[in-house]
Amino acid sequence: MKKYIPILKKTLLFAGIEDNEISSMLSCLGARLQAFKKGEFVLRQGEKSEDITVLLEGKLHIQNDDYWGNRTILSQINVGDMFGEAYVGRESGALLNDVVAIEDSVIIFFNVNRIITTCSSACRFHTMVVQNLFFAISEKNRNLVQKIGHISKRSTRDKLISYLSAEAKKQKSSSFEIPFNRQQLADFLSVDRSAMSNELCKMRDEGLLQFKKNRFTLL
Amino acid sequence: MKKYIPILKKTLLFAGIEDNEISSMLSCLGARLQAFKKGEFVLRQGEKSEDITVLLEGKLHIQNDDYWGNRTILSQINVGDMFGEAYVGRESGALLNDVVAIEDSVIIFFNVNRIITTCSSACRFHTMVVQNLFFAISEKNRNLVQKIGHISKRSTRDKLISYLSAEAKKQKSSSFEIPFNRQQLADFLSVDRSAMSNELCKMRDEGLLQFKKNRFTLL
DNA sequence: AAAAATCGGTTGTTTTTACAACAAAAAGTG
DNA sequence: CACTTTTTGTTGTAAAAACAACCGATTTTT
Repeated sequence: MKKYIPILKKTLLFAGIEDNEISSMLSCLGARLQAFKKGEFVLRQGEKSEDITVLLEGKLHIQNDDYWGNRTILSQINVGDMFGEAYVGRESGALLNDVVAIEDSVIIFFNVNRIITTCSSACRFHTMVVQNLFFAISEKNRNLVQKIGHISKRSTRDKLISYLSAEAKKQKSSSFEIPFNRQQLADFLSVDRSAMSNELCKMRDEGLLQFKKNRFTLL
Repeated sequence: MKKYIPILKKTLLFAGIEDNEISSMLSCLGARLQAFKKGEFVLRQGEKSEDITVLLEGKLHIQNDDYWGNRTILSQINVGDMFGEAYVGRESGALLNDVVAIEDSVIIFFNVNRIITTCSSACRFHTMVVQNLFFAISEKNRNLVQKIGHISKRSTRDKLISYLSAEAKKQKSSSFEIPFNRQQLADFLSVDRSAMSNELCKMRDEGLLQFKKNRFTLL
């Protein structure tokens, strides 16, 4: 388990916690390692989970099959990413999605209750982990709400306006760089790339904004 | 403050906690009441917040103005709803949205750190509040991800398929009732109602599903 | 440096959606 | 029960998006 401490240290869950502290907390938190072969299911739709996990090696997909069997990939989990926080809950019914290893993977599992029930003894940093967990989820939540705000706009133009406005606010400047290329932005806003590109250029021609590569300036 | 205990008792935050326990916890959690007149800002875009809050009276809107001044209402907060969990964070920049009272309102504020740092003394139920908070956010998160899965589908038909499939899974039956009427469903999926209605009927005529009012059956 | 791959923009066509307006059915009200 | 309001389905039209195909520029690979 020791060899994974550098990875854990970089995760949101263990941010600000020293190597030796992490090491001693792993048992306190009841951590368990598990390896999965490529193609194996980590979690299956219909199961229940009480674990928060961090991916230590490999790559996972969170995917969903609809009633008629069409598959959608909801997100990709990379090394260092935390996942499962959204799946636990007091009486959260069963999982609605599958989690599948798309490469040989190693995952560390933490029981939720062990995390949020701070042990009375030792574990000076346990409270910090609770905070980290909380803030991580809080941030995810914030990003999700923000994203819904963008993609629930009816037209491509309004989606762009919503996204770019938010980015300007976040970066506190009307000129800013976005972390996406065109295709990624289109995927993020769930629109067609060429249509989006087209709309961006129209907006530029109308004098709403300027852009060069991924630097945008709102006017 | 006493008169609000029945409301607090029904919130997700204090679920399963007795009246007298809540009462004693309020001071432990550093609760503060504040009244807002209709039209007043509860939180302003650009500010920071360290509070988790519950609305005790009135009604709030979480709204957002874009760079060119167009306003969007992201959500409505009703009595008993918790909000603000998504706005706190270790270094979460400033708020990106405004929170405005659209009726005379009363809000109770809890400092996040007071909640998640369980006090060493007394407060037997403090841990339960931490769990409640955690599970509440977790569930919100889950619902948000699910919703994004639906509305990120390109066509109205695919949005419907995604939503109805998820509902069937959740209710573990291919026949189920949805908690929306047509207009609400259209708003939820952010599509036009009449277009959606049209699409639903096409799907019915193609033998994909049946429906009567808000009971749907997938075939 | 040449070749290959990626990226961003453009255009024309087809499909889909939004919108508006109306009719029918259902639910609520006096 | 008659009347009003709300909800749902239907249709035609105008607008917008998806799609496909292509080109030039830039970046990466060999």
